Amino acid sequence: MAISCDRVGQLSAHFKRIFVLPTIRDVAKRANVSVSTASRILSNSTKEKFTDKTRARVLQASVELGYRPNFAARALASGETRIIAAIFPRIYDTPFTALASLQIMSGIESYCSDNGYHMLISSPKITDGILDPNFISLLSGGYLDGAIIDGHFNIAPIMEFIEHLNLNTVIIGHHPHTNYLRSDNREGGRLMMTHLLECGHRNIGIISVPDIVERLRGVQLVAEQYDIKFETLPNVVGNFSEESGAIAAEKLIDLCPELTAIVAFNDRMAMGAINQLQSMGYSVPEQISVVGYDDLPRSRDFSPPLTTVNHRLNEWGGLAMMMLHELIRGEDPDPITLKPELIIRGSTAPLSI
Amino acid sequence: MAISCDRVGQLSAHFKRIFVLPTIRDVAKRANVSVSTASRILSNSTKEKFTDKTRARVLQASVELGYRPNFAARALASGETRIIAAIFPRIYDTPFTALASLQIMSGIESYCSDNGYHMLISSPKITDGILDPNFISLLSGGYLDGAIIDGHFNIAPIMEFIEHLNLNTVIIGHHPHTNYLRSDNREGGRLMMTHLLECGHRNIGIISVPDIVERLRGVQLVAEQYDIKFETLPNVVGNFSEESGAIAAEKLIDLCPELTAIVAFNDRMAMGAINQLQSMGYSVPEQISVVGYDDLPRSRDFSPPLTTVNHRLNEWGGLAMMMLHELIRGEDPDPITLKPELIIRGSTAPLSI
DNA sequence: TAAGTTTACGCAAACGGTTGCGCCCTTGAA
DNA sequence: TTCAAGGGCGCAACCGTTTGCGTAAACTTA
Repeated sequence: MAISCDRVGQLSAHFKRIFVLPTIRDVAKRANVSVSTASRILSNSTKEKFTDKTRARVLQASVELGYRPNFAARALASGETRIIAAIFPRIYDTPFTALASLQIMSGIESYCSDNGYHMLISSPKITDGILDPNFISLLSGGYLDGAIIDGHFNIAPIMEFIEHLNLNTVIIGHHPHTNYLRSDNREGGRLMMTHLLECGHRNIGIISVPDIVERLRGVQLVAEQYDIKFETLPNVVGNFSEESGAIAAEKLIDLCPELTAIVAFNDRMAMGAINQLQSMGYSVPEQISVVGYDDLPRSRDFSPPLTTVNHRLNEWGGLAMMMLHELIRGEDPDPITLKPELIIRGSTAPLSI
Repeated sequence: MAISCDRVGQLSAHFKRIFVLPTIRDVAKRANVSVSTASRILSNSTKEKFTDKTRARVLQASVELGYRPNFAARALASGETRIIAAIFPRIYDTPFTALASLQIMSGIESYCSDNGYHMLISSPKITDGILDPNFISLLSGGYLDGAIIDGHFNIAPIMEFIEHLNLNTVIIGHHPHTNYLRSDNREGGRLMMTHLLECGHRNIGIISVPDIVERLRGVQLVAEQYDIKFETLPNVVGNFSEESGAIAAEKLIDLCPELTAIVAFNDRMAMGAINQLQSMGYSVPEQISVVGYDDLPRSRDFSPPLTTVNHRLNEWGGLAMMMLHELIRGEDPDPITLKPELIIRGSTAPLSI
């Protein structure tokens, strides 16, 4: 690797750098052109007009010196960092255990890596509506070309802050913001409930969560279509975790012993519920049907395989990042609403009389 | 939010910014001090000596204007970005499905967020030993204060590149590099094998993986201690996934029908193996004991609960980042080797007879 | 051949911070 | 009263790019 560099300059802050990296000035000098020419050839490769000879000289010099553009300098001068942030507010626990978040991350990462972006992950704590300072400095430091926010929880404090910021933003989930990608949760709720009702179930318990109101609304609408008073259905609020699903299942049985089916608002709670039911001696789906939501990879191999709603989680990240990319390029993408799909497996069955 | 700014300057590249953010020059002007004074007060808050009055004036001006230091400028001038990269080479699949990687990320994120760092996640593809260009520019762009590399796979191409780079680096796993954090895999292998042998098992199958040789070595050493010819033990190589565990289990039974125990090199393969065994009519642990490795959160709730080795995965990320932090500060941290621990649960039992 | 038009490139001003160094003023001791 | 010490602050260079604009040379056209 080349170390040639004609200017060493003030090393004070950089003294740790043993190898002084070549700058664009070194490249320009070696190619006998000006810095601006070198810059234009090295970055706007096609647009600008230069002799093939000049172009070749610069390119060669760059290779010989092992030149790598300095990111910070480029960011400062151009205002572009090619870094985006994926923001997963830390509400109940670290997002790194929630497989839904992970699928989103994976999609974002993949798009980024294919399009020359880098993904920074931030998981800010929000305590009493106050954002942590590290997070604030990240967002307002001009560091980011854009941000994707997982808006499945209450992100009001974040949004309020971001609106002052003129930062390209895509929200995943429901939020009164022009750039969003979401799944039709009401339709999802409808699918779950319709399936159970069509199976003949009428005593149906609900394990819901506080933040996803539309899914509940879907359940309600279908129930009323079947002339069931929604308020009479036992409804226990969980917190997305398996544990809470288990606890909720026990409560539901307690509230309504003649229960024959459970609607769980995610797969994790559904699995917790099923485990709990089984350990209480109930068999699933023979005695009690359970339907989940998310279609996690695990759900297929669960015992019994989970009937669930697939809302194409694996596509969210990529699509959101694609939207953000359009936004950054100054385009005006349409919001996206994905339709969920019911996946019928082994955890639900027709009501046996 | 304050928009006051006395210098608008060349907006060409920045024209998208509707709100022009205040710079340190604006703060200095409003506080009636020089830019250098403002800078020193705003960043090196304690070290430099200033009158309380001056300090207060600057701080107040900064608040009134809503000043946020520009990250790129700071990075360019100081050489520090406070961004580190967590690198998870993409070998078999995206790292976002491997819970082990996730626990590491989570630990890193947590330490970063507590110490004013930001975590960038990169998952470079390595095809035929060639790194992708986006990854190269990330590493060599001077944008990173350091990197943590998941070294559980073959990271030779990455390391070769990094060594030219003078980038602070911590490796998680085994690699001939001075700054590493690893788990004592040989000891872990010993623990698994010893447990099964002490349970009386002698016909033991192995589901191993290509990259973790020390764990296999541990198994071998214990076997030989018990006068078992290691080469006679059936050994199928998996790829970390549940599927591969299932396939391997079937092969093992095929190779050695009188098998009574299986050593699986991670929990996912162990679970795959158990599911497969059960669906083949074997009961675990009554007929066949299975021991895993990793102690994933799921493993406790698996049926049967997995006997496994806990190598404190949840601490790796935090510890690695702590090492990296010391490195960045110019200190010289000692490498860390963690001792694993056997967790006996329900998937193993004494040999019945 | 003079005047206008391109082409191919260079000059220098940003971008927004950090930091080495030097100057002035106050203070305390001789 | 004088001088050295040091506290408090400002000057200006510098970090490595990008980019608006200017200009000389080459190429048209009349």
